Amino acid sequence: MPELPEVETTRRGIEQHLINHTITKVIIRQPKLRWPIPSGDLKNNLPTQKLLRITRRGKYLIFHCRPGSLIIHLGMSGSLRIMPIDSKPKRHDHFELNFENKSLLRLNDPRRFGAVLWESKNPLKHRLIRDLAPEPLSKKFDREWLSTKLKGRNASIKSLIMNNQIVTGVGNIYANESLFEARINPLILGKELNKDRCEGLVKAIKKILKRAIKLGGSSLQDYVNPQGTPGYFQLKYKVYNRSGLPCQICKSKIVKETLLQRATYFCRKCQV
DNA sequence: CGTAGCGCCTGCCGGC
DNA sequence: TGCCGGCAGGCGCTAC
Repeated sequence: MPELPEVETTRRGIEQHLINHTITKVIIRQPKLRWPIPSGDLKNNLPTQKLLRITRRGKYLIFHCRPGSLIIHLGMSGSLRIMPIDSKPKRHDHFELNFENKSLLRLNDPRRFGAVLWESKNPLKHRLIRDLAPEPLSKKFDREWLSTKLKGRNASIKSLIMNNQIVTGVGNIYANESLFEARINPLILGKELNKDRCEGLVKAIKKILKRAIKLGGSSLQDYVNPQGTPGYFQLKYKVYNRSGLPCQICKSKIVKETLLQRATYFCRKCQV
């Protein structure tokens, strides 16, 4: 479910409560996520360790400790919350870390497409992380990078910006929104974008992601509320989930098409 | 190599 | 009301 802005908001929401606190216990209630939770690694390494920092790479959260790093991906429906140590687990609470300061970090993930991993060496060298595109908000993600990656590509531009070796952190919602922002038809082929349009798309992606992160900042308190689900903040979408509604630029109807089994929303007039 | 399609799961919503 | 199909914000893996 969560895309980069939601993951970053989660990171910011939990870090101040956990950094420099000591893990006392690892609890695994349901090890069957996308991959089995490496119970032995976690239980042998994490208790008594201080959590040094929490970083993000793409949609992965990395919890750095001295013996290694815990890596969490939220998949389609995962969320992390801070709760008091005595709060009762609910349905789909699969994994948690307890801390010496009487708080706990709990992973809830109804669909179980998420992942909890362990990496004893450099977490950025983990096989699921090492080949990711540069961070979309960094200088390395620029027109040059995108135009090189799109060269000769016969897939639709939408599927290409959802490929995390080309752009990381952008899922279906922000792919739709970024393409609208850049006025690019999601169905055109990667190789059809010239350098100018690559630059426009890079700028649109950065703008959309930044705006969503900023918006998420106002809902940070949700991540330490013991009740309910995190209620991911919603950007006011311009095309996503708006089929049949008027385009905010030209008033013609937003259309929905299915592209590689993913809902794709766009304006036929404005996006060419 | 690049591309398309599958499948892992649960929950919810609309139609009958 | 209940059942069923379809859909949902991800993504690695496989087949071609």
